[in-house]
Amino acid sequence: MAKASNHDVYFVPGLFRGLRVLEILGAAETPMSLSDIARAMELSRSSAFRLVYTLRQMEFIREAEQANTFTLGARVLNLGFAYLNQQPITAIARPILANLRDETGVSTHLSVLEGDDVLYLVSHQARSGYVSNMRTGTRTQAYASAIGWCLLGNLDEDELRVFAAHQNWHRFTDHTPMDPASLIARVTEVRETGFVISRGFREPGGSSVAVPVRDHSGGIVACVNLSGPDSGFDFDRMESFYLPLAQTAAQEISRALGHQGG
Amino acid sequence: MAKASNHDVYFVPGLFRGLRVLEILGAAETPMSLSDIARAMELSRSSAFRLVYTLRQMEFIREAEQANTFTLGARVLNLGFAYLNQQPITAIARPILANLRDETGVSTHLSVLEGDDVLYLVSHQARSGYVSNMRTGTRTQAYASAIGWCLLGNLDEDELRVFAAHQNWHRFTDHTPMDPASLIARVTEVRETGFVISRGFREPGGSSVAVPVRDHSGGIVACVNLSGPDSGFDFDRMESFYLPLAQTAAQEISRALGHQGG
DNA sequence: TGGGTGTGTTTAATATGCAAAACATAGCGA
DNA sequence: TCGCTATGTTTTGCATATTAAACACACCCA
Repeated sequence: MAKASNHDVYFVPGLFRGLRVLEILGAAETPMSLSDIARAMELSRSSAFRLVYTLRQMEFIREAEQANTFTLGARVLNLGFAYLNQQPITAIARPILANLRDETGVSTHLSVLEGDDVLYLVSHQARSGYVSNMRTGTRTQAYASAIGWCLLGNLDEDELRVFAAHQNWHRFTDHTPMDPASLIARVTEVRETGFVISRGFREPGGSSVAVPVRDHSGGIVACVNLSGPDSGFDFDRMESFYLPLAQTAAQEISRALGHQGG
Repeated sequence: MAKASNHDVYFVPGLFRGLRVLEILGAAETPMSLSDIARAMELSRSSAFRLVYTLRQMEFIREAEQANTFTLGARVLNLGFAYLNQQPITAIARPILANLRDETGVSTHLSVLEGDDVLYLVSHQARSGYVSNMRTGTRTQAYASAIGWCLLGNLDEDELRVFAAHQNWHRFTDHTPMDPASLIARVTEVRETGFVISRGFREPGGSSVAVPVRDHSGGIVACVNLSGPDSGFDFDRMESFYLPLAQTAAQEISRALGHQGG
């Protein structure tokens, strides 16, 4: 992340640093002390003290069991849920995906493209067996998954080239594209077929079916997907059973967003 | 909410107000303009301008479709879900149940459904008298106790039928259900009332009050219960004293898990 | 016992964030 | 067309937030 310029006349450093405290606490695996926070932010203890003092008073952070250490407080959740609830697509998709989960027995998700990432907005876990690690609020690199390719289908040729040009390629599986050309090829392919069935594209042993959701303008605004371990899917029925159900759900959401036809 | 004192030496006003901007935008139903925000916060436009400027630069808020209006940005989601992922239910529940134990004088427990069993995660023994045999890590068959019926309320109709179909029925007390139909009846009843008060259901002479805990998805993820020997409870006050306290504790835990409302 | 290091907290000089007021622009109705 | 009002933006003197440094306390090891 680009460091905020101190010369920026309109910048409020107290706010900037306070939010960074929250993010650092969010990324931390264990509660942090005041000094931990100061070190992590390369800030004087006295300044960190004031930030922590303010955040604690607002209940955005709270003391952990161990004295003088802090974790995020429940109040940050309200912000997250407020965001989710403001995305009208989540309200529309939630019951449809719950139903899709019950029909198929595997986990269902709705995701959107947010910057370079796939952001999961709605997530219904399979009732039994495998529990996916893609919870609501999770982010994953768009270039590396079938869901990402599906969502990237919304970019036009130029945008896609720009996107592809600045990725940090990392091989997750043998299917991970490792250069712009192969990513573009994948996206193009998905755009034409209108769905992806993946088997271990993002994680070995994990499979998924992904279908785009379109709004009134016809653009791809989200992606419905089924996911689970290979063992949770019946591969012979991928196209005959899982795919049509996912398509029906995606169409239902699309229609609710004003998508015509289809 | 108490207004932050301006005389408070350690307070960082910029942070306080910036977070309030986020909360106001979170509570708003439509995007807000700079002036809207300034009005809502009773703040000068110039100050609101600087806050909005900073938040936008950090991508905690973003411009809505309509120019010069703002909504929450996706980055707030990271905070909310970082909180959820790092708050194990046990850490949240422990102090709350310790307090509940002190208020009621009887043993308090938090349990989850694990396979076909009730698994006790947190356990606070009554300070005096009877000591329950339900320690942390203990398992009991879910079908046979009030706590189990409470937790089974999370299963849907089909799942519950499947569950009920493969139990090895064993009569612990006269109250133990001995066939699928009576188990399903019990679970349905508890789901509707929202609590169970049991007297010797699992063990003769042992009583309990059980209340479900729900997470952000609304599902039942755990169960708070009070338990003790009949001699430890004042039966006339089960509904008037013990139950409300247990419900308050369960609500507190639920809220910390992101359960909205209620 | 005593020095060393770490912690959270307080202070006070100064660097800086703040808001009133001025500015620029846009929209609207008469 | 002209005023009137509301908007986002910029400026600037003043009030105040900030941080280096000092403080108090706890802990550890020699």
